[in-house]
Amino acid sequence: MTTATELLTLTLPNGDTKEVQAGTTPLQVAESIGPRLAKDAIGAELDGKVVDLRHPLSASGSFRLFTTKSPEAGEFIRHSAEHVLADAVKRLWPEVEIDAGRQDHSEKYQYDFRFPRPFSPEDFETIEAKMVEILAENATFERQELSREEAKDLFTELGETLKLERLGDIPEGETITVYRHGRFVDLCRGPHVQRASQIGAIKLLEASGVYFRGDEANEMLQRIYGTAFGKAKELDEYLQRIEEARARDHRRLGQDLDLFSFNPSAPAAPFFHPKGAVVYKELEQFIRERYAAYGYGEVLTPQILDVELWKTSGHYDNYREAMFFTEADGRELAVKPMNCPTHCLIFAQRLRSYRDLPIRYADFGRLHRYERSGVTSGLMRVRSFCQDDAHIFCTDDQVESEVVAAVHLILEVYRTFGFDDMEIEVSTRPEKAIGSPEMWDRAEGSLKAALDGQEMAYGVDEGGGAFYGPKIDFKVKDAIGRQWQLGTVQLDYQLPQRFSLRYVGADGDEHRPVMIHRAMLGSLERFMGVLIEHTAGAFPLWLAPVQAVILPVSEKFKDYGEGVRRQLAENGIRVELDARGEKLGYKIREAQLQKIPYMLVVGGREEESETVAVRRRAGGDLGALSVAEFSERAKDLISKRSGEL
RNA sequence: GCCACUGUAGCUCAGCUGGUAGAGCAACUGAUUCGUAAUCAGUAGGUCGUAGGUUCAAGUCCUAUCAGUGGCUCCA
Repeated sequence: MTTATELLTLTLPNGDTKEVQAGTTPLQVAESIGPRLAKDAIGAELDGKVVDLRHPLSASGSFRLFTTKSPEAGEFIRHSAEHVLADAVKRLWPEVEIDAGRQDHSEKYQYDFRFPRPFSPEDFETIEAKMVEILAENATFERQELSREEAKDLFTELGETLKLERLGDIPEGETITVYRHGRFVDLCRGPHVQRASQIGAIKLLEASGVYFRGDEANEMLQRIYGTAFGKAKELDEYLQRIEEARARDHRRLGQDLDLFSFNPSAPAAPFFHPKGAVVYKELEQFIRERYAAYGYGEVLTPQILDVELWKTSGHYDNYREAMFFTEADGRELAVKPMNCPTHCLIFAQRLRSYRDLPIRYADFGRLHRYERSGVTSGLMRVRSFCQDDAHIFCTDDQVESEVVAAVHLILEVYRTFGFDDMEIEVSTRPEKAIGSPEMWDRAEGSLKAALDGQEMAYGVDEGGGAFYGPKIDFKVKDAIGRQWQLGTVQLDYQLPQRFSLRYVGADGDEHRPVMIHRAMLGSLERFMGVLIEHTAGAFPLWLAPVQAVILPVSEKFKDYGEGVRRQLAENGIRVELDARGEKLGYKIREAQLQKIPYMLVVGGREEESETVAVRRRAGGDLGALSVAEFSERAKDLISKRSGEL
């Protein structure tokens, strides 16, 4: 507790310091600086932690005020719009009980309601109109600290039984605060804006049924999502960004570029068309070449295996709901959802010496997992897929160097795709874990040591590991800033034990190998989805289904075009001839929409000089190049998997 | 699996409170032989996701079911 006489020192962004009495609020600080600032202030930050304008300060530190113009204002605005949403719904339907809003207000807000029927699109309009009305009332947001008893009485009186439950979730000793604007009051830790008018533009986005506290066993509530900004212009920009993401949607591009399709005959299992298959196979080939460099042996294993194997591996007990089963000769069989057990069988197939280790098996086998119908999505979450999956069997001593090599390999692969911005996370021992704490400590130690040795920055997800071992996850950021988890390196002490794997050590005794699960792109299907959205369908040259298209200016130059086509095709370039009797502009437009890297225009001038006029997808005309020169340059770029001419 | 929404021509979509389907693009045919993002004209194309039901009458209303979308939950 601070005494009223205690002085705090606030360091302002410009370096000045300001002495204030403990218990002073940021709003009072703003007022002491100037009336204009006090009016525009929306929130504050003390030592990097966001504080509400009305929250009494109790510590010194670096201090900043946010105004309606600060980029940070959005958090305050959306959090407050959330209360306005709840207020609007309560005003329209007083019998509704409110639950709670959202933690993260970086983009959206949401509120859950107990309401006997779902909200309809018409309700949205009504609610939005009511929210606008509330904003116009321009009520001030007020913060109030209550004792637990007072809070209990308040929400009992209001008939908010869900709120009473939420109140029970707050640990003893924590300050309980409520925020009011007008007649609406909500249990909330803030922070909020000063006045409703600081919320400039609101929009409701979507509705959903959700379980109370996220537990499937609980009753279902109705959730409404929305977003809000200080200015209408910012809202428009946000909606435009959503539009941009929609234009990149891999499902749409998959259709437009004729890459893949889905069919109800096999829900959530993609059919790759010839063009999509080119990309898929190129990805596979790329990975395969890396395997050669890093000492992996590629294996091929069966698709359908006796259920006994899955009992041995533990998948039957832990993973059965996600597996497909069949039956033959009176035996129960399972379609493989993972490659690891089959690799254990190959390892165990003969007596292994420590001299054989590490052994690295890579597998592009097809996997099938039953994903619940509501969770599948395009290529991102499918039921039939393949991973760039490998399992490394090694000794305890080799773990660290194997992890280092795997990390190297992963980074090398990402660099090829231009994924430079990435996040690495180490997940440690979860509550439900097998194996001794010492073993876990050692395993986690070697993962961290491997990353430290490479001077890689990483975060730690305490308790986020799998029950059988700790792991490293790799997340990359795509062109529009979204994060995707792709690669993983996981240590596994469980499976070698279950399959009684062993090797003969230098000491002549039998030892248990360690198994490392490792994926780089993750599932090829999903990676392709990510790549399509990252590149907006404009694949790098080496992956482009059609790398160049020859466009005769008129049908008169069809024969010359065909000659060029053959010459390039002979050189291994994926090339097409567009011999249709259309005008050049039309064919260019079409090639451009198909995102073909090079358009080779051929007409009289080119035929004369045995050249092609090169137009790039990315814009810019390269002028006339001889067929041989274009061919050489393209081949070179393709083989280096680099950018474009 | 749960909540909401969607399903009409190859694609994108229109079709008001029920009165037996329409546009643009694509396809096909013909004309045009063309120089860097859409040449013109014509033709053909749909048991309105599927199955029931209500009705004199269903793309439109009801029920079931399949698939998809956005969320929730799940993702050893």
